Amino acid sequence: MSVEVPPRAERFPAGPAAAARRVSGTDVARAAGVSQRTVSRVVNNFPQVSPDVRRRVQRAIEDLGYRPNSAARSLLLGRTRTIGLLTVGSTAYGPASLALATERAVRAAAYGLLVVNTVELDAESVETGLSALLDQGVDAVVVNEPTSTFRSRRHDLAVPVLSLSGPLELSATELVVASDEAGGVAAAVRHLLDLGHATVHHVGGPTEWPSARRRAQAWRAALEDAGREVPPVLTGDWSPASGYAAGRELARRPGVTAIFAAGDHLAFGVARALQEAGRRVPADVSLIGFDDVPEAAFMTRALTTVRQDLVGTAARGVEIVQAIEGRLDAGALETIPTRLVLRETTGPPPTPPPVPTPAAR
Amino acid sequence: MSVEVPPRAERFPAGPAAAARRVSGTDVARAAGVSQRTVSRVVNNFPQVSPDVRRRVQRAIEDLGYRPNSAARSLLLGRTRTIGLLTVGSTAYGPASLALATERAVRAAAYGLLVVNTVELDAESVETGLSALLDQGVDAVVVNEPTSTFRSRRHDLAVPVLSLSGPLELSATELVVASDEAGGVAAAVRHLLDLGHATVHHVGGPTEWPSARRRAQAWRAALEDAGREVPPVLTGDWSPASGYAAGRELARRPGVTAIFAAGDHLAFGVARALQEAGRRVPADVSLIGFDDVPEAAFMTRALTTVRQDLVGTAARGVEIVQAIEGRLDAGALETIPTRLVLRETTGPPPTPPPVPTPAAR
DNA sequence: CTGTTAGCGCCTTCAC
DNA sequence: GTGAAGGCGCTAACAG
Repeated sequence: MSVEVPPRAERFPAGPAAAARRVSGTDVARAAGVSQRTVSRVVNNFPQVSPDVRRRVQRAIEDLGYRPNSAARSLLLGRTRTIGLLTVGSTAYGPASLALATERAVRAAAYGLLVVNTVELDAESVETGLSALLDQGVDAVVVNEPTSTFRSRRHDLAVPVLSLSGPLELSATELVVASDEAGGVAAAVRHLLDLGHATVHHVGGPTEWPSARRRAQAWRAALEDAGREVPPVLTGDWSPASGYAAGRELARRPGVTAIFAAGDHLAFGVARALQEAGRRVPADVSLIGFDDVPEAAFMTRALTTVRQDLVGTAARGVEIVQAIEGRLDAGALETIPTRLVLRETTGPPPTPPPVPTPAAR
Repeated sequence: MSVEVPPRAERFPAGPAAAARRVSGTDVARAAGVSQRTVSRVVNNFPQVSPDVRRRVQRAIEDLGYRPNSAARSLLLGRTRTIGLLTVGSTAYGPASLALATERAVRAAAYGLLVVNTVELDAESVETGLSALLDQGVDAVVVNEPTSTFRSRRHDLAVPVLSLSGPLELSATELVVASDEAGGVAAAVRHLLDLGHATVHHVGGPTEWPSARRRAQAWRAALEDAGREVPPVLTGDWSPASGYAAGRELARRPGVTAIFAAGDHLAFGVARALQEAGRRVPADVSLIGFDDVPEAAFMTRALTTVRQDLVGTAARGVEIVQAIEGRLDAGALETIPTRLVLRETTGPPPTPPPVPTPAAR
């Protein structure tokens, strides 16, 4: 015996007890005594509809609970009014905030947002995720962090791709709207040098993260520009715990008077390690973070940090995606300013430079 | 002069220089010398296709970069293979983790996830967001936190609604898969009472949040069950800063020997306030949090807390949504166990009870 | 095993 | 100002 598939009429039985078939524009038209086309005109706010008919139709729409079928519309129009977000699967403040801001911007533009989180920056999950987005027919793709492994295949994508975290290096016609991380980092480093510090040490994020690499790169460039020594980088995984480990290491080294951490959470850990080692912030060591997370102002000493305008970044990015209307020849590279927020963790270096004492608490 | 809309032929010009129209199944069929239906069979892995034809078609698909049009498929099938997530627009650990877990579960089931973030728990944005999701034609809606204001209108929705954070109280046929917060809280309170504490104080989350109300409710019930005094609740906004404020208040009161905070970040703030007031944790005051955020184990004294299985919750929820296949008569109410994670912030109360001294550091 | 026909619900062109 | 046909790309049914 073969498997019997019930005929369509049986699976979608008509009649009172039927599983409610979704109401269509034709149903509304029938109820209002007009053509389906007129319903469409009302739904899309076309002017050439008499007020009376419009009311009648709107009434019927209300009564029947009609919602236009987006699939049918997409099929006809060739656009889904949907944007895909490919972001890193992390609850870290930066990516999470940017995802939130992207959702708001996208929805303000009356688009839907399909989200795909990658498993960290794993190449395969980036490819798979991008593919899933394209399969769903998104009109554009917004990429946040997952760019490092992104160039593994040729991507002659049929939709515009916007990167919110830096160049993708995929093609000449790419859309990039990103925070001026380099500018913020440079301001931080210069601020410390201006205070009289001989150099600035760096606690970086994981090197797989493009943002971590960019911040480290900018820090290095700022020091070299000033002709200062570039000390070796310690890297963590963005967590306070890893910052703490790096902080203990730095506390052990003599002559460390200024530290720039690639993320505020790293900075928290560094601060704690310094404190435990008896190095006062900022009297003995100055410290600057990055991100301006909400807690940053509530540290024992409020953290000096670099603030990004993530909301502005996402908004501008989505604006551009809208403006180009799917054209693939339009390139863009915009930078959203960042700001050094001066608080309580920076000051001039101690004179004479502190002698490393064994945990002088 | 009226606005001239170029005729279709002009907007989608044919010919070599044309803006590439998306390749359809028919194009593939032509290239492979088969019917369009056969292409469909290959794409959907139907068995009744000869290996030779299958290869030829797959080759053509590859060459042309064909992707099936999801809108056309959705239109025909009446399902979009898309699930909507209505979640609270917050970077707090709980909602963010659950959103992440939901995305993974949904995508593992080969669905897409449309995300809408509400502006906190504002009634209007909840309604608007839900509406946006339905307009996009999602097959089901997953609701995380935004339930408190959710019953403002009648919601005879045409799609199943799954709540991951507790009953929605919308209808008799609702799907709820949620962490056993009550069980976890009860375990925490009992643990403290078993250690000999007379009662347990509570620092709660914002009362608009259903999860905050449930945790406070469970704490109260546990105390009443044990016949203990129920002290007044202090509430915060989940932040360490608000926990700190509550902690200072509690440190001032004599006889406070045990505190349960509705979130780990609140607990961090409480811990800091206690420390500054010279109340040792756990020697003078025991402290339990909720969530088990990654940093919890890295506090000066590792935090005892209640861990939720958010990944399991989301996975089970999505599984159920899949299983009911869009039927609206299927109710469900499942509970995912939580676990009290004992670490270093709980112990017996001091004997004799500590006299409040002015900051005895 | 493969091709033909039909229609999902909507919006565009053309008639009235 | 409104209605009637047509087709977007796909899959169910049936034919061959």
